[in-house]
Amino acid sequence: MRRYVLCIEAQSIVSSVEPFRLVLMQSSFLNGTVELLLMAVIADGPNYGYEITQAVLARSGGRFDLKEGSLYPALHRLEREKLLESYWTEHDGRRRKYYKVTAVGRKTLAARRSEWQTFAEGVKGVLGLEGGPA
Amino acid sequence: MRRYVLCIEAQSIVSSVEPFRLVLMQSSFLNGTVELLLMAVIADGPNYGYEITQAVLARSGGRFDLKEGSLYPALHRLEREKLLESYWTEHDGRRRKYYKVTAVGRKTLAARRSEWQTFAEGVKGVLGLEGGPA
DNA sequence: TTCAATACCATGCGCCGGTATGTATTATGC
DNA sequence: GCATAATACATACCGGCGCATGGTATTGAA
Repeated sequence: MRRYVLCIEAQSIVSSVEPFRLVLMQSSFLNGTVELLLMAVIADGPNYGYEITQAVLARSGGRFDLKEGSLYPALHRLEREKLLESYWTEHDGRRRKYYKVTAVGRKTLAARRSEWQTFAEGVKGVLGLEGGPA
Repeated sequence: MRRYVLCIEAQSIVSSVEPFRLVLMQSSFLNGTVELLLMAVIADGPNYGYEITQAVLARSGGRFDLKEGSLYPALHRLEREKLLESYWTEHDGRRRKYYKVTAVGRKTLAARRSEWQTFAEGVKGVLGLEGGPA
């Protein structure tokens, strides 16, 4: 069974109604791109888990609401692969684990970024949209 | 371990060298899009497995070289979901299974197409590229 | 005092694309 | 004439990864 989630594009909505989910988005599209999104956000400055999800949410126009079950394993993978480094801080009694992009990570990010563009062009080409392969 | 494949953008290359593979593409990007690509191709006219892969290959600018292990299960899934219908034909002694898009399939395709565009905009937004969310 | 938000983590499920393999026919190359 | 490639279908297994779930702990608002 395929799962869909609905987006409510309003910041003022009461929080009892699920805010900010993918806009009728087939969530499986995200597969393989989550790490790219995380790297892109962290590359703009060291950041920690919760704030990263907020940044992804904002920068995607409210489209991507990463769950902890996607976020933390992905961060751990990236750290294991030496693309990210982490350090702990204390802030108002709350411990935070900040991540930053390593030198290798930065190169990898640049590569993946262009890979994604190539991929997106390929899809556009098959779909017959503007911006496909020449 | 992440897998990468290399593209050789030449049709004249001898077939002993693997021709036409994804251009340094992280194959996991394809997750969730294969069915969309198949639907898009078949929507332009009934088509059969082998030819569909050739069409996807051509329309993607040589980027997507679907393997049988991806293609046929996907076609079977789509047929099970009533988005595709199939019929057998015989041509030069070779049996072919043609697929065509059902009425429901056409609606689903339209929806998924716009979902993909929304998704792509989201990614662009996070990556800080042109064409992201307003 | 109860709930939401903040902040981290681990585990297990299920989907789905890739590899590998099998079968069969036709076309090509040596 | 025989091997190989291309055409054409199919399935079994593996592995990656997003997500649901559940756990711990602190702060602040209702």
